[in-house]
Amino acid sequence: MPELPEVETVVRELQPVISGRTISKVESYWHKTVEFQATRPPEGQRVERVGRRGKYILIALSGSTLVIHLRMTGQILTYQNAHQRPDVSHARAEIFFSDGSGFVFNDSRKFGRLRFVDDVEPVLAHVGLDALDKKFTKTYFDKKVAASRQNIKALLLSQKLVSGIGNIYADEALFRAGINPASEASQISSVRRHRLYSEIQSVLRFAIEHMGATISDYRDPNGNMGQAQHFFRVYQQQGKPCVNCGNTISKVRIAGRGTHFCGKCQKLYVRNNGK
DNA sequence: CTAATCACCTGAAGGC
DNA sequence: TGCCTTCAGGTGATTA
Repeated sequence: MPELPEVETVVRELQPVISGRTISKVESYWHKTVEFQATRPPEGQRVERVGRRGKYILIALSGSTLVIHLRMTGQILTYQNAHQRPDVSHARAEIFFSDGSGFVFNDSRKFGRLRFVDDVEPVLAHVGLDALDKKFTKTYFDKKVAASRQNIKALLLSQKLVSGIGNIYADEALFRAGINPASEASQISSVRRHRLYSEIQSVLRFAIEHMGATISDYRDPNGNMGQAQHFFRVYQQQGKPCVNCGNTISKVRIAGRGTHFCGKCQKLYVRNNGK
């Protein structure tokens, strides 16, 4: 489910609600969901702040860090007291605070993880710069894209060059930049590389303003849906006319993922073009 | 190094 | 109604 805009929405709503609270108990309802890898037990630790890198939620505690990844269907649902605890069918874990509040981790597919660690660096070692990080510059992106022989869609999804972009926003950014997702990264013109750099950021910012996108499972910590899905131009728009040229939007499989694009206004960059 | 495939899981949707 | 297949906002391991 969640890509950068959805995770950012979760972080923004979680930060003011859980900061300053003290963990009194951690429950795991599925044996793989919670991993205790920190030296000190979480009980008695205070939430200092809530942050994010790519799709990883980082909850800094007084003596360790709780790293949460929602994967496909994970939801963090907060409540103020036991009476308001949400009634969900796939609760996999729960954090209880000493004042009676807490949050349920609901996750039908069981892919999501809550990990308590001493140091976040090993966890994030293979995660590239966040797409909205100031250090993610045009020069950096330009160099990396120009040097890669991967197809651009796979490169954006890898999380190594830049983190936070998933299947939806990869397709949307490539459409807005006019680049066919099957294009080889190094063959893309410098003008369109620059366009892709700015479209990545604007499509992510736009989605954050609309509280992320809900396709089926995504909910924010208050249980609300996102609204960004109403503005998709290619994602799940196969068979419909392109908003630019009227050509029918296609769906194919690239990098193992369903990929949506307009064959007419997204240019394909490949070696030996033509023959 | 890359690319493809599977693995992890459940539920929804479509074909018959 | 029900059975079977395919697909899904992700990523990590394994295999060519």
